[in-house]
Amino acid sequence: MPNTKVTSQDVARAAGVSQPTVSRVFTPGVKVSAALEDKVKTAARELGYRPNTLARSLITGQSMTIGLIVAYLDNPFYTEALEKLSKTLKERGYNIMIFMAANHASDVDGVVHDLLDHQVDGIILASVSASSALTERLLEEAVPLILFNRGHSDKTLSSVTSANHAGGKKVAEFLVAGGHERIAHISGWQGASTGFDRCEGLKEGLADHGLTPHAIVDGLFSREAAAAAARGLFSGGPAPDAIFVGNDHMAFAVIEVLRNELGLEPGKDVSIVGYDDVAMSAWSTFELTTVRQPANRMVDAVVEQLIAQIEGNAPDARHIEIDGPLIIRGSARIPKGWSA
Amino acid sequence: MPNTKVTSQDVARAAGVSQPTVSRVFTPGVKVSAALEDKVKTAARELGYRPNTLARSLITGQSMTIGLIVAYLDNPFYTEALEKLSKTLKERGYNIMIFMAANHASDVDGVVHDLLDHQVDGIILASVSASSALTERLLEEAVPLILFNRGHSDKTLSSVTSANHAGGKKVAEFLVAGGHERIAHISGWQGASTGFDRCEGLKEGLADHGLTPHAIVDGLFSREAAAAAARGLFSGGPAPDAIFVGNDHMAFAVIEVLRNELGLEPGKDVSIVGYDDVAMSAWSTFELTTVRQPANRMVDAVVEQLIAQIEGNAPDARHIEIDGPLIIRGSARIPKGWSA
DNA sequence: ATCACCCTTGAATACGTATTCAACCCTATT
DNA sequence: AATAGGGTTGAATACGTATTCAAGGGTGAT
Repeated sequence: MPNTKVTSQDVARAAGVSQPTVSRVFTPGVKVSAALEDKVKTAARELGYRPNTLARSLITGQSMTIGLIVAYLDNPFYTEALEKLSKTLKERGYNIMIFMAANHASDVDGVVHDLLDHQVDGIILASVSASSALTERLLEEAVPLILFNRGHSDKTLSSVTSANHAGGKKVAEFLVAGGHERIAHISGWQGASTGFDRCEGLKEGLADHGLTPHAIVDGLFSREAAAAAARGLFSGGPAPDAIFVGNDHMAFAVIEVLRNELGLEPGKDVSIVGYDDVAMSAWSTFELTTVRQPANRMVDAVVEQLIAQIEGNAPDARHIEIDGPLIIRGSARIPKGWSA
Repeated sequence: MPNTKVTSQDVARAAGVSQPTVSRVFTPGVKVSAALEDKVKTAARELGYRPNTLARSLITGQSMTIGLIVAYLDNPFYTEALEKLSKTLKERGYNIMIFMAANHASDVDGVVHDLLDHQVDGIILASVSASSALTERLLEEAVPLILFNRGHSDKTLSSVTSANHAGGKKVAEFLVAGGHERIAHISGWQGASTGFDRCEGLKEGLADHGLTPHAIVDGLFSREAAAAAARGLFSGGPAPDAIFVGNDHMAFAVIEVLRNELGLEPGKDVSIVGYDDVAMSAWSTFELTTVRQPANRMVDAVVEQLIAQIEGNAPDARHIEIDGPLIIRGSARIPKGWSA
C-alpha cells in the first residue's frame, strides 16, 4: 500500500540492490541480469514505483515533449490535425504541451519562450508564423521548429503545407472547364503564405486560359469577413458566376449568405469551391466541392521531419508540400467529362 | 552572443555573485538588494539566461503543469472549452499537457499514469470518466483531478457540469407549452451522466404534465447514430412532432436527415431542440433552439476549483452545476407568450 | 592451475535549480 | 563606544534520476 512519493532509492532498498540498478531496469536498452531485474520489478510493483520524468529529463536533456502552438481552433481542419498529431506523437513516445496563441508575432514569441523554458525537444507552429528574432533564438538553442500549414520567408525553417499553389490552379482549371466566366475569389488572409499561394495559383490557372479573376477580396480566414465579402460581390455590378473561397470554414459562411440571404443555390445559381475538405464539407447541407488537404499525411510528414531533426538525422530544414485532389461534390457545376 | 545552454551558474560568474543569488532574483517574493538584482539582470539578459523549469519543478515539487484529457474533439463544444481553458490556465501561470483518449476506461488510465509520471499538479478529464482503480491511485498520489462535463459515482471526485437535469426539464416545459404531443428523445450516450441526466430531466418534465416520451433512442453522442435514430423515428408508426436531441452536434445531423432526406423542415413540420449552444447553432442554416452550456463559466469554475485543491485551500471535492438558459431560435415551434 | 577478459554491479557524480543555515555587515539603541 | 538585532549573501545540500568508472566475479583458453 504505497502512500506518497516512492523513488528509485526506495525500490532499491526494498529489492536489496543499488539505485543505479533500479534505474537500469527502467532504462530501455540496458542489460541487467534476469534475477535482479525480477527482484526490482516485483519490488517496484509492490511499492507502486514509476520513474520521475522530470528528473530523467534533467539528466538526459530529453524531455520527450513537443510544444504545439495553434490558432484558429474554430476551423475544424486544425481540430482534425490536432487529434491526429496527438496520436502520432504519442506513438513515437512524445507528449504535447499545447498553447493557443493569437496570431500576433509578439504573442507567439512569448509562448515559444515559455516552451523553451520547459525544455521541449521540438516545436510545431500550426497556422501561425514566427518572427525573425525568434527563429534566430531557436537556432542558438538548437531546438527544432517546424511550421504546419504555413510557409516562412526564412528558409532555415522547416514547413509542411499542402500544394497550395497547385491547388489554386486546379480550382481554376475546374471552374474554367465548367464554363464559368466571372470567377471571383474570397481569399484566405494574404499575410499568410497559405492564403497567398492559393490565390496566386488561381490567378495563374486563369491566366493560362487568358482569363483574370472577376474580383478578389481578402476573407482573412474569418467567417464574418467572408460573409461580408460575399454580400459585397452581389451588390451592384455584374455578379460572379463562381466563387473560390480560401478555405472550407469561410466557404460555409458564404454558402449561408447566398442561400439564406440572397436566395441563390450553390451548384445551380452560382458555383462555390472551398479548400481543406474538412469533415463538414461532406455534410448534405453543404456538399462542398473542395481541394483536399490530406491532414493525415501532412501530420505524418510533420512528425517525421521534426523527429528527424531532433535526433539529428536531418539537421537541414525541408519544405514539404503534399498534394491533394479536388473533391467534386454538388456545390459547383460539374464540367462535362468530369466525374463527381 | 549566447550559444548553448546557459545556467544560473554562468550568470552568477558573469555578475560576480553566487548561484543562489541568481536564483533569488528569478524567484518571485524573495528579497535581493537593488544593486545585485541589477547586476544579475543585466548579466542574465546579455547571456540570454532563462531558468530551467524542469530543474525548478524537481526541487519545488510544483510543475505548474495541468494534464488535460479529452475525447470527442469533433464536437465543437470541447474545442471552445479547450480554447478558453488554455487561456485561463495560462493567466494563472499553468501550462497544459494534452492527451486525446478513446473513451475506454483502460485507455484513460494509461494516459493518466503518463501524466502522473510528468508530475502534473492536477488533471482535468473532459468528457471522459475514470475507473475506480484510478481514482484510488490518485488519492494516494494526492494529485487533484476534476471532471469537466461529466459526473462520477465516486463522490470524492470534483466535477463541473451544466445543470443537465434542469436543462432537460426546461426543454420538456418548452415543448409541452408549444403544444407538442409526441415528443421523442435522441439521447446522449446513456453510459455518461451527461446523457443520462438530460434524459431524466426530460422525462420528469413530461411527467409533470402527465406525458411520457414518444420514444427514446440512444444517439451515443455520434452523428451517425443520431442520423440513424432519426430515420428510425420516421419509418413506420406515428411520427414524432418534436425531437429533443442530446447535444447540438447530433442535432445538426438530425436536421440534415429531416431536411435533405425526409423533406421535413425543422421549426415547421417538426420541432428540434438541442443542447450546448455551440457557435454553429446560431448559423442561419440551423437556427437551432438549444440549452446553453456556458462554456466560459464552466471553465472558470473548473480552473478555480482545481487550483483551490492544488493549493490545498479546498481539499474537499465539490460538484458544481452551472445553470444555462434555453436559447430560442427557429428550429422549434415557439409557444405563445415565449419570446425568441 | 593460472591468467586474461568480459559482463554485471555499486559507488560516486552530474543535471540545474531552490532552500536551509551560518556568517557577515550595517544600523540603531543604550 | 559597544552590543543587539535585522537584513543580505554565500556555502552546502537536496530534488530523483542517468551515467561514468572502478571493482568484482565468473568463464574460457593456454
